Amino acid sequence: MGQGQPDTRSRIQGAATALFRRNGYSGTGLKRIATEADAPFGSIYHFFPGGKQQLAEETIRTSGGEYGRMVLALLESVADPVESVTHAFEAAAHDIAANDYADACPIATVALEVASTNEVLRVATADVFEEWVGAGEQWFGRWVTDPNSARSLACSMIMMLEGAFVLSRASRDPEPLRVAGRSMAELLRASLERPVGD
Amino acid sequence: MGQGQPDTRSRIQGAATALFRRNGYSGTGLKRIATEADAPFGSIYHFFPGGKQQLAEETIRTSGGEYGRMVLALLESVADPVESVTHAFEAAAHDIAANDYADACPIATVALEVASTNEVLRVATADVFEEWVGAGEQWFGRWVTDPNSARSLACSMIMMLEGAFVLSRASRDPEPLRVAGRSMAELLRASLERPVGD
DNA sequence: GTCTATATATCGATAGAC
DNA sequence: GTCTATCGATATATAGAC
Repeated sequence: MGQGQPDTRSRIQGAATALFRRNGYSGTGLKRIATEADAPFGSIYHFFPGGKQQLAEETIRTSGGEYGRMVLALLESVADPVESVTHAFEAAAHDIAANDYADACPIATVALEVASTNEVLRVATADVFEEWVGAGEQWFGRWVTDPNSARSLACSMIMMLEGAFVLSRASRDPEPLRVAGRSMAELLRASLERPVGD
Repeated sequence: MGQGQPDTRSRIQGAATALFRRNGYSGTGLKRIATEADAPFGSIYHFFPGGKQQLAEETIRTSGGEYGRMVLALLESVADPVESVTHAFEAAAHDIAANDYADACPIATVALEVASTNEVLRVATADVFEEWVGAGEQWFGRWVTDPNSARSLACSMIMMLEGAFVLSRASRDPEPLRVAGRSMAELLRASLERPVGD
């Protein structure tokens, strides 16, 4: 099954991922997902008997995992850590302008929507964020010996990225992502110059 | 009219602000707003003939302005800038835990929801963010002489705050806000020690 | 200005023919 | 496993009595 059109279940997942990412959870209807996936409406409940919530939980965990691996691969593509961080934010700035400020973080919009209203989906988003922070902590740990500093840098990088996505999408301007990249590079530089926290 | 219960229009605005903040734009129905405001449904269209969009635009601009002034007042309540930033994020960490991770940024959820779907509301959120960055730029400008640095610090502080809100709400943990505060304090310290960018 | 009733559309979800 | 018809609930929005 490696070559042809993806199967129905995959197309539904893909359409749901794209729509939740751009329009959020409440803003995305199952009918629209079926249409974009070119699948009959009933197939959604055939493959996802838990309905909208099950579909959303799967897309959060799947697309969250993929996005985390993509960012990590981007970071690992440059040897010097400070240059790597700068390059990653620069790539994000370029990408968000190229996709017309539509496709940024795959789960942030849903995360804010469901934080106070849907415990199952809230936990799914929290798990993804924790996965990202853990991966970033390991990556920074290659250069920053203090474990607390490595985790703080990872957490800050993800927060800076999420905040920059909010401002960039709202203003239709890649500049916030560039500012975020310079700030993160400076934070990392400071950590490298001062190995143990003062 | 300074003493008694707020008038109907104000109650509708207040209920809309709280609901949009917690549950987002698509997740909030006008019926629910009328109920929480203890106002008849028809009054919404009496005071906001433009319907849901007009009501949302007013709440974005009004609550966005108030929130910005609140944060600025918080920053100005402490003389030393580094201590002030630390104190502000610490206050945010305390507040978000106290309100059960429901009330964070009044416009971020809506901003992400409407960025690709509603141009009127997108512009409203962009205007508010720009207002915040401008105010922060002026505040940082009291200690950081380079204008570019002052604006970068302001933009970074808002991005860090927004990103920390996403992670704190999702994980129901105030720690991301504390990490954000320490990182921002460090960024500011670096700017103060090195007055002109390298 | 206040409030109710209703119109029209769409929501998530289900049933059942094929 | 595919697809359509439809359910009941809810959405935004409007009309009109009071």
